[in-house]
Amino acid sequence: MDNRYVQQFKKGSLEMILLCLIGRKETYGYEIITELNNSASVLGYAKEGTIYPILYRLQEAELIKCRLAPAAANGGSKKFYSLTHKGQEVLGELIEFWTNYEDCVNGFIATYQQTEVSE
Amino acid sequence: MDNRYVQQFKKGSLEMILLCLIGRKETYGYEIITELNNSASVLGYAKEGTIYPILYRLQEAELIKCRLAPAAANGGSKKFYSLTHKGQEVLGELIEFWTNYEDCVNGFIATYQQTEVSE
DNA sequence: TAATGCTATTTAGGTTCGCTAAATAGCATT
DNA sequence: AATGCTATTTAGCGAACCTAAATAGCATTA
Repeated sequence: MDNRYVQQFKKGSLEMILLCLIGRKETYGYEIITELNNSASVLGYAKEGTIYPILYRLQEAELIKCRLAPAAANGGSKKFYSLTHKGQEVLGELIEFWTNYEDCVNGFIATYQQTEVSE
Repeated sequence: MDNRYVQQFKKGSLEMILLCLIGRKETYGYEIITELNNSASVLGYAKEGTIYPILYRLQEAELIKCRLAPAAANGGSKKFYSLTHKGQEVLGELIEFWTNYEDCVNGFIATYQQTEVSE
């Protein structure tokens, strides 16, 4: 699978995934990256330059809020993010939209595959 | 739902949808646009400036091929597109990837929603 | 024959997203 | 002091989709 496709498919949904991870539990950029990389076989490896700008964007949009934690035992200081009330609402809408979107795309796929079978 | 999200979600999958439509039956740009607009409630309205460039891109990549039809009874001439052999192969891979991608995204959503319930 | 409306394609320019790549910095271990 | 791990920041790029408008053929109708 050409990596270009993977990149494009992510657009929009990667932001939703970050909101899901932050909504599940308070977390920070580096942890998000390592968690995402558990799904690297599908999503590819998440890089800093991808994730941190999304976090800034989400904070700018007031969907997440930030709490600075002092430097840990081993490593630098972390920025813990959690969902704002607005973030919870938007995430709910995003998930609803995603579900409809998924159904719509699968509809087009099903139509194509029915064609193949009938040939 | 903010229209920005719709736009982003489409990236990648819109190309796959066009391949599905072309794979189902030989078709042309204008017809694709009108068919897509049956799903406008989810995808938004497809515009010329979106669809035609995708068709050129797909042809450039040799995933679809083109047959020029003379001007119809009412209207201008059409360019009928069909899948190449390579296009069929790539579409198959795209559908397989989409399925995995979908599962992956739904996994993140499920994790978030389980969190909500347990609270 | 001029005007309108529908079909059909083309293209210029813009925005946003995710990616590449590298830099910065704190702490622990050796 | 050097290395390795954790953790964040940022500059610049390419690709995808969108906005908006232009172009053109044919049919109908006034």
